[in-house]
Amino acid sequence: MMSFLDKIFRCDCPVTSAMDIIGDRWTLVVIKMMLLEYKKTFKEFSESDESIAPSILSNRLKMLEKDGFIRKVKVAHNLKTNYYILTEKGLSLSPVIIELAFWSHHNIKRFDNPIVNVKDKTELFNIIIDRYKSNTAVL
Amino acid sequence: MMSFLDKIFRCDCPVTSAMDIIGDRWTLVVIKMMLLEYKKTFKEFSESDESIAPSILSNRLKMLEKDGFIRKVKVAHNLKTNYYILTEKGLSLSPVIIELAFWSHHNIKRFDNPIVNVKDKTELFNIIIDRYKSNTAVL
DNA sequence: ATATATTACTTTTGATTTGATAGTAAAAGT
DNA sequence: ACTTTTACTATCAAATCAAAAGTAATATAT
Repeated sequence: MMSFLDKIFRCDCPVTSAMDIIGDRWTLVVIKMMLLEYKKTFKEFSESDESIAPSILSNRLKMLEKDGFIRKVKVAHNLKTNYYILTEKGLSLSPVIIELAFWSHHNIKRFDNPIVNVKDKTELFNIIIDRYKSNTAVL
Repeated sequence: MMSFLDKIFRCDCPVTSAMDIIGDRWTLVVIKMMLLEYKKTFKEFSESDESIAPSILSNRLKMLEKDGFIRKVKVAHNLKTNYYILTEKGLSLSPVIIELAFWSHHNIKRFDNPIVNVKDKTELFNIIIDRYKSNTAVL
């Protein structure tokens, strides 16, 4: 399994290299589940509307961990459940996800989420990240 | 060939639906070539650093046209060359691409482009779109 | 006018990725 | 002790991707 530290990029272009990392059908979707829907466990990801197959989910979680976007943690008195949480690097993708959400809201389908009404985007990023952090503070 | 008007989305989520449209290794890369590098012809796309295969390029251009992101035009006195230009809908993706560029600049590889120094992003989007339009005004 | 080069593709074929289904193993609940 | 839950792994068919070669129309050079 490769992390993007040793990934061979198609070329030197930063945008293209970004697509080498997140340019597939699932990577940003899983990060979105975490960032905006506060999903944390394999089960929660599995049961989401997207119906991600367990083999794909397992693979993406491993990749995301290798690339440093997420961390896998356990809580005391529960040896079974793994909790996946976004790292600062994972959170750094929130502007991209939010721009995608805005774009989709205006071009594909309405987003029933108060975030589309916030005017100042920089402030919005902070709100979303703060919410995420308070939601995962216990972990 | 399907356009996204009749595409079946995985679920109702706007972000996921956006990934159903642009979540692959090439779609945003081709749009980036147009928006930031002013590439316009099949030949120019083919000769770019990314080394896109002609079959993939052909397929993506068709999809992008079907989905209304680009238009294919010819100029007078040249029956051979096709020029592909971004529509308003295609240009509406520029905030997403620019956020990707910023993210990559800070997390993967430096972006040798003055855009990374512009402070106000809304203003930046306008600058990029204006530049693109003046560059394609003749078409 | 003819030959060569250019542009824009399509076709073919093989490799890789995706995704549905089934199965396994350890921990937790009853 | 038995059942359920959680977190996966394994298998395999289908879809997609990608490299290479081939084709066709237009444009340019001689």
